[in-house]
Amino acid sequence: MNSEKRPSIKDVAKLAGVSTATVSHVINGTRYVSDVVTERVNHAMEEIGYVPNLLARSLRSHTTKTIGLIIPDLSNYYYTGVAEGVERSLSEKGYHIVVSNSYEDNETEKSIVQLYNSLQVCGLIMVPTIGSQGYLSSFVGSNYPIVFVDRRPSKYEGDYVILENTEATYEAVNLLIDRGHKRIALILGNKDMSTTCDRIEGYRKALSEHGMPYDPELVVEGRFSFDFGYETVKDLTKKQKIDAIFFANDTASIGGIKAIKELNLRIPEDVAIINCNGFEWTEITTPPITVVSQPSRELGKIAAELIMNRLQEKTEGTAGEEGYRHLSVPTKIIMRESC
Amino acid sequence: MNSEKRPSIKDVAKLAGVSTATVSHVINGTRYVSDVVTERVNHAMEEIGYVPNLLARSLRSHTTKTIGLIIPDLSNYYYTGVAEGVERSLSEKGYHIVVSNSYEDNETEKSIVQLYNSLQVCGLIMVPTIGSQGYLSSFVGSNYPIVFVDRRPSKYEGDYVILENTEATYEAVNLLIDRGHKRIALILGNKDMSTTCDRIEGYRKALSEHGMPYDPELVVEGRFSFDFGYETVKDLTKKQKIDAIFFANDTASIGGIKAIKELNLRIPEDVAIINCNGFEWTEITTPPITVVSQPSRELGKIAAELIMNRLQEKTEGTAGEEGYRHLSVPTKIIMRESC
DNA sequence: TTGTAGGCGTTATCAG
DNA sequence: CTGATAACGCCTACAA
Repeated sequence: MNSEKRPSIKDVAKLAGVSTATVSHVINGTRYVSDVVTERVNHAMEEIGYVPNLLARSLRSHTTKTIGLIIPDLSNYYYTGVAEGVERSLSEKGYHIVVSNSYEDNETEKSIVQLYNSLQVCGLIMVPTIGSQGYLSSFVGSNYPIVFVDRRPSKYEGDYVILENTEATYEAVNLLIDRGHKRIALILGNKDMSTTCDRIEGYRKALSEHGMPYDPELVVEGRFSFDFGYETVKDLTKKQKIDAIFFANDTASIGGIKAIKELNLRIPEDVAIINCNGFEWTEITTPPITVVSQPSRELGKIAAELIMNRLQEKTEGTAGEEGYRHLSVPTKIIMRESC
Repeated sequence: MNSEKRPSIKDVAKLAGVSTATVSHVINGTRYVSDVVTERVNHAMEEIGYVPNLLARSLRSHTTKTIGLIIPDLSNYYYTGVAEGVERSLSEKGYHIVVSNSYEDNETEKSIVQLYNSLQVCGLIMVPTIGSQGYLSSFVGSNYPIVFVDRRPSKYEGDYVILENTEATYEAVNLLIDRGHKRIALILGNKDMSTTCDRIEGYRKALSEHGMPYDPELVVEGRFSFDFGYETVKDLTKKQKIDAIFFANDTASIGGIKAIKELNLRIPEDVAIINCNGFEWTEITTPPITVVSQPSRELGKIAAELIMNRLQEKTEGTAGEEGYRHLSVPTKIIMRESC
């Protein structure tokens, strides 16, 4: 039941027989302190187990070294990959992160941003949810930098780093066409996500370059869920008209493959398959699945680096205002036997 | 370039023509304020876009409503499940979490705890790494409650919530024995993790109850990695003596299954398989894999609830000191065709 | 080479 | 019913 207060800088000062200013300067190395005194102070800190109070420090110094991170789904391996990339590179730079889950809900996202404002974060990295990010203009203004990851924001101009989804889909569909597939289905996420739009764009481009017609019935927008994948495949095949599927999400793809197996369709003879996200399990299915590998950790890392740059520009007063930075990370197709 | 300071409670007070005390009370509903004044204050806050500064609040009120969370591997779906469970139930209660990755390293873990101390967290939830947690006695003492998840701590007494790994393994091995398997291998994590010990215990119990000998060569301790699973299976089968495998980790199991396929062994005829963790992909392999489902989110949720209880006991002064709480969550075997 | 003291934005303790 | 004002723990001029 030791409920004595945690020691403060005052306690250290008293014990070492110096002023609080000196202690502070010893801690931060911010002005010369004689070796004897330094020694005494360090000793005192050690003895009473002093840890600086970052709240007080931040209050005084107006910087928290904290970055807020908003992820739409913490159950999704892809997004937690982003989170890991962010955590890894920010913690190297001495920053820490506060994470919240927006559950793909725009209102929740908004209130998280308010919370982060209260917490005085000095930067925000987020995967924007469907709906507008316009509120950021008034909520955040230019108080701190914002970087969007994985998806472009809506109704808000800002830095972002995304995957080359258009190109990835274009290549994947080209590949399928080259192998003779004619009726290629796309099983996608929500229609208002930038990633979905980009993929459709890549798809159309590949089709038109081969003089193939665009059939909207083959392009199904929905959710990133097992059930959605399952139902959609059952549905599409009932109409007997597909010979290949491109899955934008791996959870949906698992559902879809389950349906394919239940229907006793052979992969790739009856339906070829290409997946997004190359998690290890895609190697051990029968057959192993061809995959567009999406470097989610890399995405997070780059977002973190971008925000660190913005932070630096701000402190150094370096202009940097040559407009917003829009980065895109290439993906890679890993050929296996499902197509 | 609006770099004007964020408005403070003083600005609100001035605009509303009241004292800062009144504003504070309006915000927190902590004493009666007349309707007219309340109205004026709310208006003023709205007008200048006031958001309370949680740093200052915490500094003054000695509570941050922040819980620190330490996860050993943010790339692991199982652990991020724990994180999600924690986040979900804590955010409901108005708490926020700071997350860090210990990378399974005891030293890193230690420095994260120091950081959390500085951040004045009011609780700590962690998956302990291999090595001692003894340092917590001096680093944290009884400053704030600690709850361990998934693994028991080492050299430190405290609350924890873990899975019933002994029972789970016991049941799984029993199942394999009942189906006639004689040489059952265990592919495990690090030998010093409590989860590993528990699993071995369950294994031995099942064997001895069936009068079967314990062969240490069948029990391989190592890492949670694809390569480890792959190598271990190659190794074990080279000696031609196993007819079933229990995998403690799904990444290792993917590697192991890859090896099995390369060796042209049939599942379950040549080797039966049981996996820990029932992620969706286990449904679509050929054959689908029997699995010990591990409710990681549930684990996180319970840890969060436990720490909330401890926090409440502390403020209410309720004793609660009836010793440490050790909870364990049951797992469930999901039968499929790999055994 | 070191100390004094004011203030960061709140909340809490007194008064009125 | 409301206002002054002192703290919370730290940093940083300014002084010495």
